[in-house]
Amino acid sequence: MAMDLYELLSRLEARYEVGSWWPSSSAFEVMVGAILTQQTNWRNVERALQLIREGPGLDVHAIASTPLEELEGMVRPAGFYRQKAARLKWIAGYLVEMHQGDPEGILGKDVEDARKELLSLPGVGKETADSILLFAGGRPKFVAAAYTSRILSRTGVLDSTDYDEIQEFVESWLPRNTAVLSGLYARMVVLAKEHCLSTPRCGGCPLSDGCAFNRR
DNA sequence: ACCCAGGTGGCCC
DNA sequence: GGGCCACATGGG
Repeated sequence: MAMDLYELLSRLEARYEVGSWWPSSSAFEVMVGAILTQQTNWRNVERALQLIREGPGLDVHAIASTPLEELEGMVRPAGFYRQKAARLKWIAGYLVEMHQGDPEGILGKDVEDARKELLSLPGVGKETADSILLFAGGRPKFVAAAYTSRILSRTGVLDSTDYDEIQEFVESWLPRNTAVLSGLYARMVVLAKEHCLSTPRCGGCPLSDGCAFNRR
């Protein structure tokens, strides 16, 4: 019953077409989206992003100089709006002060240095840092999100909820290639949204014969 | 009236 | 180092 990682990847690739994935046009926009989407549906993130676009714009200097209360109003639909707004403003200010407002000042560094610097920012944990490295920096990092952990364990590929363990497992078995790792992550999110895998309580979906995903 | 969403940080032992 | 908890809006 249990499949391995290669089998899972090939089934996902056969089922879903995913191009370059994260819906954004700039590195800073990826960073903003990565913060806003924490524990939040992307639909709500889009609402907040749109309010920011209509206001100061998704621009480092603009965000850095937007009054906090104003930013909170735009972030509100994405939830946790007080902390998210404060963190976004802090990060924008940091980029202005330390890197002339250019995210490349971080992303252009050696991967591990860039990761450490991202992790030092408020509101940036492992998953957010790796999302930014992968989708804004084009670095071959696997993002071990809640969805990926669920899918890996329910398909019998890897039973773990430990971030580092999941990431190391995937990165050690697959080529360290940005397109492969971003494609896998993106397809897992699409799968999760389509199936009961998106809920923590669903049991047998990927393991049952009736599950669409299991039927090739 | 629940439960859930592409987590993080702070506090406790 | 692990186990809780607050953070908050919008949808099913």
